[in-house]
Amino acid sequence: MIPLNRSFFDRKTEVVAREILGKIIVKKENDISLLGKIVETEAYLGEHDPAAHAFAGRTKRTNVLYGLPGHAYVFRLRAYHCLNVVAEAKYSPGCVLIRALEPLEGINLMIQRRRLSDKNLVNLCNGPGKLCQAFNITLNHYGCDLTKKESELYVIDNKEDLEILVTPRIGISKATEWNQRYIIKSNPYVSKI
DNA sequence: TCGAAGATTGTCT
DNA sequence: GACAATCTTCGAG
Repeated sequence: MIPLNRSFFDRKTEVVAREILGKIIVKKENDISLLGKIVETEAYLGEHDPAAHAFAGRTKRTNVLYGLPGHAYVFRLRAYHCLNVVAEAKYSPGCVLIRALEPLEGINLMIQRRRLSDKNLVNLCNGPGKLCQAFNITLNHYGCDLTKKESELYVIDNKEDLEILVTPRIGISKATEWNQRYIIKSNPYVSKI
């Protein structure tokens, strides 16, 4: 249960997006922990990426992208939240969007928060807005340090042999042709094949 | 201070 | 497949 080192995040965004697949996200609640394995990510490369928030330059909203790697960048979209991890901040304001998780622990709480009508665990975290709802991730976690186990939210290492698939990013209207979406092959918990 | 837009989701046709 | 929900952020007036 050791958090990932900051040097893990201090690499090119594409590398972090691929390497973080299979790692475990931990969300500490009062007396229990929520655990989920990362099965799908997207890389947003920085100021030269038209689809990235950092494309507009440094603002109050994107400020954390220019800070230390390994911090959480949470933003609100419509009625939902999305969770990102800051990468390669030293070189450019890149970040990795966490798009889907495989639920591991605290599943009852996740079902409760998601108000699932069926017990299909696949629908718990297979989307950026969904996993934030299940994990109760909000703007309060903006700037949270994911490399410290004292944090409410952090990422721990997990050694696993994975088959990784690279596909175009989805859900955006600019630079959609860039192959910057990384998923674990034949994992049922990804949002879309 | 106001208006427009968005890396989504659930529901209806 | 199309659309509304809903709120924060940013830029213009």
